[in-house]
Parts: sequence; structure tokens; C-alpha cells
Amino acid sequence: MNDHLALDDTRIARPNVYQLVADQLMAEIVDRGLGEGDPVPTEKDISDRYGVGRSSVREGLRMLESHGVIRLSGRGTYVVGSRQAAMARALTVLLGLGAVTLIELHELRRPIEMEVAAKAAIMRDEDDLAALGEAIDRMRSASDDRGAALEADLAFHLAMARATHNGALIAAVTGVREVLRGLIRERVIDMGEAIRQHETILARIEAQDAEGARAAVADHMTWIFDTLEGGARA
Amino acid sequence: MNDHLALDDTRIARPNVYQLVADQLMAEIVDRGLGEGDPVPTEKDISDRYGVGRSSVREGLRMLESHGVIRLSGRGTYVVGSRQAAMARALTVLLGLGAVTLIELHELRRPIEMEVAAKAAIMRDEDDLAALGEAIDRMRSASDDRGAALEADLAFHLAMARATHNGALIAAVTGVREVLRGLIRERVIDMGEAIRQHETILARIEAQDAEGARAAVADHMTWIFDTLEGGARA
DNA sequence: GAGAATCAGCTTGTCAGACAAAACGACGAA
DNA sequence: TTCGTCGTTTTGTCTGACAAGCTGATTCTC
Repeated sequence: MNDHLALDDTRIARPNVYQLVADQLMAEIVDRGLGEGDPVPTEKDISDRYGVGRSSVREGLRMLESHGVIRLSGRGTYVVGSRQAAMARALTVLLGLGAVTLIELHELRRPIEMEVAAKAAIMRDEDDLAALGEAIDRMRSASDDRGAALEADLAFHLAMARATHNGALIAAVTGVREVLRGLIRERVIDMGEAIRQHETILARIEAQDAEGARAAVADHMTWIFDTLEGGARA
Repeated sequence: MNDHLALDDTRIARPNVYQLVADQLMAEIVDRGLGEGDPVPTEKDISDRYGVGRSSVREGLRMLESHGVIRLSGRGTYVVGSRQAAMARALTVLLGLGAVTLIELHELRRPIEMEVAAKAAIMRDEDDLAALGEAIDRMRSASDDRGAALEADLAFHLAMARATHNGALIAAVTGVREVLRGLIRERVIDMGEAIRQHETILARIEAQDAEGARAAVADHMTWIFDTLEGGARA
């Protein structure tokens, strides 16, 4: 009731209550250091504490939910969502709008993964190497279960992103991974060759050979692209 | 050990009405080919046509609004938003959550811009070259107005992305650009040097020299990073 | 007749209340 | 201890209400 703003000069828009609720709630999540799965206050709680109607609270919650900042637990209450979900949501929207195709998305993925490999070679620690090795082991042991093998494949790329210790690269790889997951699942992939390529990449990262890792991932991306595009011809 | 089925795949999710409204409305925008600024049906119209309450319609609208798919026109009604807004929104959320820092974002930007330059050198047509040249001209003529010069700088990078004719690269550059705009605006930049670097990049693109363009952008990104990081020490 | 003032209507913003469905928690019974 | 019951809590959804801002038509004034 104390909002008295001048709106003629710049693009300053009078903030809506639902927007304020969303901003405030996000600040609260960050300030309290809430992590994935931690409970979010109930609608009534927020409504009472901020002195706003439940409709406005729900609209604010929808904004956070659509970015994956919060999600509905199976039991009907809200909890904090994944920290990197926002990128995947945005890419899904762009695909839905037809502003981006899967081929184009792969052309964006390629330079990102190459940079990730180079940076991972420099920044990786022992835990990162262990995670990368474990992902390859899972690819080997699950070579008869295509679904599990592909999950292990994706886990390798995520572990490589984590090894960079760069949040933006992790978010980008995670987002692209989520969106491509459905596409890749339908393709027939030569798992033996995939494992060999991942081993090469890991060897370069282990040797802290940034340019070697970058080149190995470049080859890997080219191979994946050819595989996917060949299957996509229909 | 993880042999039981992941519940993600088999989970039965009863769709919420607001989610259905958001999906349906987005499908309607795509099917009708609505572009930026085109009007979106009113809340009452949607409510009547879908036979759902206005609350649910508003919650669905909030989901689309938070991704930039729709926005409020100055005149109080909804219109279709920018096609690439979703990426910028996602990055803003990630920054707000503290999952990404501006330095990390720049480390993501660098390989993307390099790939953009290389691809632009191959894909560019005459219109693209004209747009790139015009952006540099605007940088020159506005060298006394720092705000206008920076806008022209950003316009150059956007024109370069457009020259790739790849929606994913355009969205990525646009998103990063929007988020970095605020940061860059506060920094003192040597405009003469910036113009020289842009001219070098354009010359390589014009010559269809993909690797030369990539290297020129790499130098440009390194220079920008040093400038920003120097100013960020506080 | 031309222009200005007014007024009715539409659209969004916000709140309050109502009820159903699902889940939780406490409490007592077997 | 285990199980079933029942009241409470929380989300999902709809309806109704009113304020504020804008649009467009009508009416009034010169």
C-alpha cells in the first residue's frame, strides 16, 4: 500500500505483488542456504508473513517453479529444486517455440564440451578423476543395457563439467544434457567405440593435456553428430 | 547395485490445470505463428474457451511470462515476447541463486563467441556483413557517448551471432549479452582499441577465414576479460 | 461542424472465501 | 508393535468482488 512510483522516465515498472513474492522467496532460499529437497514455506505461511493474498503467492510460486527453483514433492508440498534446472527449462522453451533445433543445439554443445575438456584437464582434482573413471566403468559393465549405458555416458560428461569447477559450464552441460537425453536414447550407438573415445578423453585430462583433451572431445562430438544425424535421416 | 528402476520414467504425474493452460497457450502461439508484440488472448477469453477458472489461467500466464514467452505491453495487455528471452531469464536465475558468477559466465561466453565467429565466417551473407559494418560505424560515431558505444558493441556481437544462422548460438549470445550488459556498462573501456579489434574480426569474417576469426575473437575475449577483471577488483 | 470533456466498458491486479482431494499425524484398538 | 480411524493441514481450483488504468464512443461546448 506504500507503492508510489514514477513510471514515465525510464522503464521502471511498478513491481507486481507476485513478482515481489517470487523475488523475496528466492532471496530467502539463498539467504538460508536451502538446498535441493529442503522444504519451502507453505502458501499460507508466506501469505500471512508477507501480508498478501494467496493468489499472489501462488503466482509467485509458479514463476519459481517454471524455472525449477522449486518443485512439488510427491507429497504435495514444495521443496527446493535442482540448482542447474533453469538452463534445461530455458532450452526446452526455446525448442518448444521452434527458435532452436536439435541440430543447432548440438552445434552449441560442441564448443562448450571442448572448452569443458580443456578446463577440466587443468582444474581436475583426484575426486574428479575418480568420478570420470567410475562413469567409464559403468559404461563398460552396462554395455548390454543401452539405457544404463547412456546414463553412464551422460554422467561422464557431467563429471567432466564438474571437474572444471565452473558453475556456468556445469549449468550449460547439464541443461544441454537434459534436453538431448530424449533424442540420444532413441539412437543406436556403438558402445565399444563410445567407451574407447571416453577413455582417450580421460587419459588426456589425467595427463593435464588441455589441448589434447579438447581435440579428443572434438573428435567425440563429431562422431556423435554423425551418428545422430545418420539416424535422423528419415 | 542400482538395479531397481528409476522412478523418474514411470512416474505418473497428473497434469495440473495451470500447466495445461501454459502448454496449450504456448502451442497456440507457435501454431498461429505469433511473433514479438502480437497480442495474446485475454484472461477471460482463455478462461471461457478452456473452461477453467481465471486463477488457473493467471498461473499459467505467469509461467510463460517468467520465461519471457509473453510480456505485459505498456497498455496493460499481454503480448508475445522475444524469441530468445528464455536464455537470459535462466542465466539471471542462476546468477541470483549464486550457482554462477559473472567471471564463470565469461568463461562460458568465450568459447561460444569463438565458435560464433568461425561459423559466421562460413555462413555470413551480404546482409550480415552490412549489419556488422553498421555496428562498427555506430561504435565510431558514438565514441563520446559511452552508453551508445557499448550498445553498438553488443549489437556487433549479436549481428555476428545472427550471421551464423543458428538459433541456439543466437540465443546463447543474446542471453549472455543481456546479463553482462549491466556489468560492462560500469567499466571504463578503451573504445579505440575495442573498435580496432572489431574491425579485425570483421575483416576475417569477410574473408571467410574461420580460424582467423576464431583467433581474433579469442584475443578480443581475453582483452575484455582482463579489462573487466581489473575493474572488478574491489 | 470540430474539438474537448465525459462516461461506460474492458482488462489486469489483488484479495477473500469456499470446497475437494490428498496426505499427514495423533490416538486408540487388536 | 502394528493397524485402522479420524481430524487437521496443504495444495488445487473455482467464484465473486473491487480498484486502477486504458479504450473508445458519446456528448457537450465553442
